[in-house]
Amino acid sequence: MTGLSERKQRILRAVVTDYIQTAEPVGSRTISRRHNMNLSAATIRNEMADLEELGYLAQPHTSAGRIPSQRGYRLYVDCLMDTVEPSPEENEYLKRVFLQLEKMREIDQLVQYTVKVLAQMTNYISMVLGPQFRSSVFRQLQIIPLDDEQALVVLLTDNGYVRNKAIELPKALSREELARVVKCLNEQLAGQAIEELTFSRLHKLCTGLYARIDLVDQLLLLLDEVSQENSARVFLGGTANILKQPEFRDVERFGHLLTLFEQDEALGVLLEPLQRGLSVRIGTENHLQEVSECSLVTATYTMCDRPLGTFGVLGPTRMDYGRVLVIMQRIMEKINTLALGL
Amino acid sequence: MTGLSERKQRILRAVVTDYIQTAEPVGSRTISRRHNMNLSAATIRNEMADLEELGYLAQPHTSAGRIPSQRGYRLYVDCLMDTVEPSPEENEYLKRVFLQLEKMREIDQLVQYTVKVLAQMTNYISMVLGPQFRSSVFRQLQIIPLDDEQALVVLLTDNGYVRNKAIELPKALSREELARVVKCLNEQLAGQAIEELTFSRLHKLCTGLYARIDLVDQLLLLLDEVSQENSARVFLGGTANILKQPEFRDVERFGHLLTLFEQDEALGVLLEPLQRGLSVRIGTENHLQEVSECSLVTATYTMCDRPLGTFGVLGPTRMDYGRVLVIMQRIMEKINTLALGL
DNA sequence: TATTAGCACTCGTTAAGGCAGAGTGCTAAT
DNA sequence: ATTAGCACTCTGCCTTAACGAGTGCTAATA
Repeated sequence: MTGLSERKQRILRAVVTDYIQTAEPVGSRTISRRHNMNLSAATIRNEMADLEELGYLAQPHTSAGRIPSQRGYRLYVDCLMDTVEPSPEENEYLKRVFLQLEKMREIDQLVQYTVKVLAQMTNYISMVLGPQFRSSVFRQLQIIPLDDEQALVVLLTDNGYVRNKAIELPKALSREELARVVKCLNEQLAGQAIEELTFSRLHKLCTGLYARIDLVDQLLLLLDEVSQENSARVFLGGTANILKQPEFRDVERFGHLLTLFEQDEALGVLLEPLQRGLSVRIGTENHLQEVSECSLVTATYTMCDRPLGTFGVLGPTRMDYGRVLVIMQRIMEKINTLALGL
Repeated sequence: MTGLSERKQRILRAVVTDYIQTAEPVGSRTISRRHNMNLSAATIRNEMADLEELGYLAQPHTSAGRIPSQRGYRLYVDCLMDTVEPSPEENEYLKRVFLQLEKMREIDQLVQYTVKVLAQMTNYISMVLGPQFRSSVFRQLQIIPLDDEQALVVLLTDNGYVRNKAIELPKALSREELARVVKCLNEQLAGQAIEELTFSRLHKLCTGLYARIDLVDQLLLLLDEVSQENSARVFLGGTANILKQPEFRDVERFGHLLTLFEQDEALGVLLEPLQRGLSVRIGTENHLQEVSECSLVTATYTMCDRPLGTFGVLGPTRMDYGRVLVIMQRIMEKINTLALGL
């Protein structure tokens, strides 16, 4: 499976867990003492030299201890890591969180609460990608007249996302006509994927409405605009947490991260899930310069088994993977059982 | 006016402008060279010693130059500062910004764009307090049925803010009844200040609706909830900018700021305007530990002459007040002339 | 043959000392 | 009232030295 002897695996695991805890390069002596493996420091030294040659460990400089390489972390996450349980306090906290979550009626509320909880529990940076308009299905559209000239369009999708937009009303438009247009649009569009509502496609659907072409065109343009929108709605929490990590004492590196955090599109790409459920991306696996020294654990959340979005926890590659994974697992499972009001 | 001799004023101004530019304590020699005031370093030294005694300057340590004290900045901002014009490039940029602003149809869009622009132009942190629900006036309420059990309430205020909320519908409720309730509420509440919509007060207003008390109660609770809400909607931009400032090279201090930025309520209080128009709060004038080394320039923005919210620029006390003030002035004036769609 | 003790060597960290530069306050001269 | 001159102070930076942690290699051991 791993191609490594049992002993090498045990040593690699020891290095990784120690380094995760201390953030200091770990030496052979430390391992032979702390983890009672009945081997002398010298033996461990030899094994560590091998592990370095194999690319699982690295040495910041001669005569320092070893730190895990990206490849080392990867092996650790995939094969070596013990699955952990949340601590009693964490379980207590989770219980309270679940109670709160059950009370939530709206997706935005839920997402924002989750961001906060994740940041607090993990002590890393949490990020949530909210439900995206693009990947949802048209449900209903309503127009609320404000005065003779303007109206508010309310657009609802099946995943509980609501979008408001102001439009101008054509001068001579009776309430009845307006209602007729809305009704027709609702009938035509029900169940359509938002993503596919391009202007030209919409136009074909609405042949029956040429009488009110002025209004319809505005609405269709709005829908088109919305369907094109790829502004990822990303929420962040706990950005200050990462300053506690020694690897981010360096102002430079942190600055790059902060700049990244203001670019919603980039964050959207970063969080784009590869698969359903949990996944761990380590260092350069994220394909983003700014987080090449970070790891990102993501989890997808669903509603009624339809994928809605992703949440993620971002920390240094020296992140406590076991703890983060189990916490996210629990929260994801809980959220997936919820059926929100909308 | 200031109680200082003309010469002292000139010297104080020189110290402040120099320090703003260089972030280094400025010495007597520098001043007598750079600002040609035909005085020897020794004379200036004497004056500076006086200014220190008067509390306008401070010395980080013996044998260092002087830096302005909070009181020094205050005098500078109030009396000594030259009013500056935006540079040609800034004017160019502003022109483009104004064009963008004129296209905006929704307040949220406008607010978010302004945050970005302010951060970019000033190179400090920008923060905008969006229109607050509390301080607006009820305009209209609509209910959009989703299915037999649920509906979406859309609440509109006069300042263009829209709020959606899901509610549960009582089982046996015809469309006509629903429409009647909505109509009645709209009539009763039109023009009421949101802030004053307490539950008990609402109840008295709606005596005509006891027939559908179940539904009405839900709506009233919603309104009540909304009116209580003081979650300031704060938008931030340019947080990474401040890392460029030498006074925030210290990770500790920056961490405190970041933590503050995650507390929306605190930010809301911070931005709470003292008066219409521009104002400058220096250091501890902000009454917030975390920003006791920062200055905050705020400007209120209005629509149709009604105050909507505040925007602010936060930087070190060593901020370029003149430049920030003129930029905010221009942007504020522009926004105040806009009449958004809604 | 695998393991281990011993040892020389490397490198980063820390503390101490010394020097240069900037700036001050004071005094005496203008 | 202003200024030149001078002694003094403090910081920042550089150098040096000592220390400690850790390694790789070699030779001894089970």
